[in-house]
Amino acid sequence: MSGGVDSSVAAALLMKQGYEVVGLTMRLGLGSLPMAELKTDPAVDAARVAQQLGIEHYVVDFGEFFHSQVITPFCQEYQDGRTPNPCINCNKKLKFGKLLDKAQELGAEYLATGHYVRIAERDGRLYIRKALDPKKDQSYFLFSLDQQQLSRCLFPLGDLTKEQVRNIAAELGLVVAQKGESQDICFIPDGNYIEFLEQSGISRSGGEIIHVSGQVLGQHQGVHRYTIGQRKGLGIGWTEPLYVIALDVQGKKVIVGEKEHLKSAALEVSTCSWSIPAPQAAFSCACRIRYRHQETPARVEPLVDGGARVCFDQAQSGVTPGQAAVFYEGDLVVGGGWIK
RNA sequence: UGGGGCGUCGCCAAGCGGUAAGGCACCGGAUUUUGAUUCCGGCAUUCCCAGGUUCGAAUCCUGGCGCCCCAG
Repeated sequence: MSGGVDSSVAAALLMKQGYEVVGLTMRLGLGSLPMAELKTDPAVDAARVAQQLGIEHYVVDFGEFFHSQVITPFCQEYQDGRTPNPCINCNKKLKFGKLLDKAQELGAEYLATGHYVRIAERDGRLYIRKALDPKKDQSYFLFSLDQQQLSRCLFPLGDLTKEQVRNIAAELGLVVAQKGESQDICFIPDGNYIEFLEQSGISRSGGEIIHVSGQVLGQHQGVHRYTIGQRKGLGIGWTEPLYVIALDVQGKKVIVGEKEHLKSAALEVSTCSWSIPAPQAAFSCACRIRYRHQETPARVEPLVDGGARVCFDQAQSGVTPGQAAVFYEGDLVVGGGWIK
């Protein structure tokens, strides 16, 4: 229970369905980090909801683990000129890793969350299935869960819309019914990545902003301030909008160009996760290259190193190293990997 | 100081006597369990400066100033 509307309603729904429910909240104990500045402690809200529902409630502190497994790698990725997606790691390692272990330790059979996804079974295997409400679907964030993890998950909100969830919260009179949507990365609530990264000790060294044609257009304050596809913040007046096309960490260069330069016909991913039996041959599916990307037809060719090569039927804009490419067959997540 | 061209928002740029388009950048907002993208809104009472003509000028005239090109 995060203290938000979704997990609160998830708990309530499970009770209604006859489950014996225990509340569990992760504190990420971020110390001096911005989480401490949040006006309301999520654990406090969660506790209030648990009290309303009349269930036991536990709070666990995973601060150090979160730091080492999520925040540190996040910073390192930026340092390496990539653009990480920490939420996927957090799901894999914290929520459906350490938190799931804790749940089991407390005697729970399942761990339920407020994610908008469903679980499906096909040919004896479990799959993450898209939420009924496409606007809220969060299947992308859960592609890396394995069979073991999936077998212990419950997602009570997968068949509901956000509006329905809010209505339920209101009907039950939950204290968090009116809470706004969470947004941005939880450990950077003000959304200021640059400041966060630089305070976390990322080395900041400036360099040139270069057009794909080779022309030097300006200077930047550090490659970590940019991500592929970014338009805002370049500060360059040009005949048309310019986007970040590539980052050269070694040369400390930010390469920019027009929108058409952002297109890629193919990409490679590493360390794939599969819900289907690990494929031995190329297959067709739909691929999403970032959250909220309209999945697009692609051909996936598994590689011997555990990665895969993905060729799009139509070139895609803004393929970004560090993001996940997730493969779908209809509503089902069949696998995914990290874009190289 | 021979000839030619040009000076309009931070950048590019329309306007050619009737009372400052547009694009980029920037700022604000919307959207969003990642970063982007996208969308909406804002953004020159003023056109290098000084005079003049005119009911009225960024647009015409005069003189400065500053660039650029070709000649030498």
